[in-house]
Amino acid sequence: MHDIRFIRENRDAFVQGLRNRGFEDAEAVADRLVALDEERRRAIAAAQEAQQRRNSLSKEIGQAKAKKDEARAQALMAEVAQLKEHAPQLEAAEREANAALEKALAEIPNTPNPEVPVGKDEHDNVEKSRFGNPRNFPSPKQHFELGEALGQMDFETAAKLSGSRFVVLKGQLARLERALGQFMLDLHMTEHGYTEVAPPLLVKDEVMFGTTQLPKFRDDQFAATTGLYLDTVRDLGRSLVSTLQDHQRDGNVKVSFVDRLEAATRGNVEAILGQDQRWWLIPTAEVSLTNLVREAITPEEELPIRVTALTPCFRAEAGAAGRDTRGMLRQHQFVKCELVSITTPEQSAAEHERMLACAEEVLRRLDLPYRVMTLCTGDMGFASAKTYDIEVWLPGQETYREISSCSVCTDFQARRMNARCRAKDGKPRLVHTLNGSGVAVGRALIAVMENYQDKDGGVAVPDALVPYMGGVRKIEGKA
RNA sequence: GGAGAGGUGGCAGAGCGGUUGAAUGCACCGCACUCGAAAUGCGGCAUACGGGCAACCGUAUCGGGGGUUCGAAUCCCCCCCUCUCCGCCA
Repeated sequence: MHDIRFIRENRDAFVQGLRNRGFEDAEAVADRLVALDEERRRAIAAAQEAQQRRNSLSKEIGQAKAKKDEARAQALMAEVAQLKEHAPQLEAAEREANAALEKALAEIPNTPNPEVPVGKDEHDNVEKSRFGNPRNFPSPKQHFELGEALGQMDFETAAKLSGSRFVVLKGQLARLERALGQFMLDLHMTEHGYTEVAPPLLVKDEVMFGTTQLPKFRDDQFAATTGLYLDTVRDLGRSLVSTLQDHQRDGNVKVSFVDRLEAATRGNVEAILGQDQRWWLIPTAEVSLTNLVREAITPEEELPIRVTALTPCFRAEAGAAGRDTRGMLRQHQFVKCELVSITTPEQSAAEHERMLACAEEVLRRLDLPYRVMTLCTGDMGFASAKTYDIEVWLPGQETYREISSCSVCTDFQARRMNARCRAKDGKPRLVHTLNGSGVAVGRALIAVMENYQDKDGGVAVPDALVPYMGGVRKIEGKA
């Protein structure tokens, strides 16, 4: 979230940032925010002025009473009573003006750092570096062809259990996925200085707001509830529909009927709503890890904080209908090793490069060819000020595909979380947050399978993973 | 889920209707003393927002929300969290 004061005082920079992001109406957006802010400050001033008068009068009443001057006390009390008539409106106006600005601000993405290449979409991303050379395979297979032939990757059974975009891994492939995850976690923990964390996978609304999954990307998220609310609403909806149909058949539909039914059931629904609980399933461990420092002031000598977690991630993939439907590339559930750093504003740029190097190291040790892209302004995520994507070579698709994304979010998430730091003798200030995949395990599995496939449909185990595979060096094909 | 106790500044801990943003101690920062350090003494030390060129002024904040009152950290109601005991469950 942006600082409205920054927008007010650096309007041109803000507008340019939004333009680079692809906002054609950047000027209008800024105008609107500034207007909302002015309205808000007007409302605050009005409410505070009234409050000030009330406070000083009350103090005088206290003094009058102490002096036993009852007449004066009564007179003052009458004056306060008058004042208080307008207080509720003033307070409501202040609340509404605040909420309106917050809401508008919450939907504005972070502005890109100056050095980020300006561009429209992924075609304008700039290659930063490259590792390895794509090997030539006479007839490269895609991972799902390999996996299904091995009898260890089962989309059909997964569909029976959970629907599309799920998979059942078995045998050596299940073990390979586990091996990849362990390998990454161990690498970051023992060699890169990250602290391993086992975080909650279910989190509250405000946590999702903090890392910007909410409110704008609600449709991409899964929620878990105790189910009471959903069941009740479903039952209520069904009974409404069926009773309405009865009445329609009898030709005596009246709107008032719906009102009466609603009134009769509302009490129940509200009672159950009160008992119901809802959490969000994390779409990435970035959510849990970054929020570790929310609503806290961290001493600056403890920064940077580096944490890593290996967790399942859950994504509704609402906007991806029809994309990457075959195979494991885009699943509702996948495992990812995540890196998160919390830094001072001065540290974040260097930390970003360091984080990228940590993620790259995973692919280097697995000897997987990849390239690093600096995302252009138009292709970056909502909270990011600068993003590097690592794209791994997939022989089966004959293309590079994203396997990691490392972003600096400057203070954009910190402001939403109220995550601050303080030097020993300094004032509190917002931290900077960074997150990166180190790396996506599901996609790493794909990459290993496709890059290490042999002509018999088997898959060699990368050297780095052999210890994690109990010494197994090859997943044997059946051909 | 049931019963009880409790949530106050960076920490510990008072206050339980009226100059209380909040005693006191610790921690922290400055100064003095010292060759230096410790100890001691003196002073300073919350955050956010609004107004002001500034000095500074104002408003809010004692887990969260609502209420009573001229006035709430203090009284009432609801919720959340922590701890202890019991129950249930991996």
